[in-house]
Amino acid sequence: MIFRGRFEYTIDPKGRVNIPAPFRERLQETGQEAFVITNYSGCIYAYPADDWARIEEKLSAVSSVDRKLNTFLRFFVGGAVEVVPDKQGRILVPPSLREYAGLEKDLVITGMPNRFEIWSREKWMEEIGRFEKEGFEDPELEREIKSLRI
Amino acid sequence: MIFRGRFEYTIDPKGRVNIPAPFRERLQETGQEAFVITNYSGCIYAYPADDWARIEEKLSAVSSVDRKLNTFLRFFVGGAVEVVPDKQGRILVPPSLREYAGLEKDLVITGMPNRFEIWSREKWMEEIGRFEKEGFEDPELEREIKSLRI
DNA sequence: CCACCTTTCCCCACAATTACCCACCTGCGG
DNA sequence: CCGCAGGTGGGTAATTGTGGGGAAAGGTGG
Repeated sequence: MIFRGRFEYTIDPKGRVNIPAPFRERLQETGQEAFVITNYSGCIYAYPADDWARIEEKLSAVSSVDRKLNTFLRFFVGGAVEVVPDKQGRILVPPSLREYAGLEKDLVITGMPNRFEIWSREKWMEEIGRFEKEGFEDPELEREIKSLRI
Repeated sequence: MIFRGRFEYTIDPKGRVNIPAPFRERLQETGQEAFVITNYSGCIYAYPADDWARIEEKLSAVSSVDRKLNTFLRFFVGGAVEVVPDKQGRILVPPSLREYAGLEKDLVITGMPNRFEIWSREKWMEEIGRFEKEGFEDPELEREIKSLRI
């Protein structure tokens, strides 16, 4: 499921974050009501619950004694929470995720091919700035983008 | 059974540790009430009792005279204790495990694909710090994560 | 075998957090 | 000018987490 668009909101003192109306509709179209959010890349990844379930299946295959991958799982699965938007369309972001993503006041929510992402406005500016400045000068990245054939 | 989420608690002077409410519910859904906890990777692994039973079956296959694997078993099986949450949802962590995992005050409990883990906050920070800082710079780990296709 | 000390179990009570309401404000279209 | 949809703020009740007391169980030494 693809999500499109960029939205700017605020997080309130209780840790509630509004989900863009189009994204909520998108979820309901598929008969779902829950998202799973987790931490990665300095922001919060949000997947429709069904899609997350498929990810979990893949993650379950990792051995309990695989040092490296378990370190990754601790972070990725440990960050994951299922959330259901309230009557106003907001979700409650747990303190650990709020802290990780540095969510304090102004947020940016951006659509992505199989999920959407919640950023603090500050980190968002950095991330985008990084691409605009360095992105075009990184030959390897340019090659990878080209190979997408778009 | 997958456990999701990261929770921060404290261990009290009696050695009692709160189990996250969602994890307790998860256990009850399967008609169980006990966990088995043991020591590994600098933290405490906690499995639903039924899942631990399956692990024990596999461990039973190890020969009594297999030096190397028996060394592992002494540690892994020797550390294992069955625990049942009290009315408030807490378990009592035996002194030996408390000492092994360095549990003194602040704890982090993290969900994992087939278990959850109890960490001292300090060790948790080290473990996660290692991933956040070096994780993305470790080509082998990056390759392994990519190969999960998530 | 008994007495004592320590640890564990089972309550109760309070504090903090979360879930679930309802109300308002603002911008846009009819 | 009104109605509606989308976004923000707050109150209250229920749930969850933390601390502590006292009884029961277990272990140790005389």
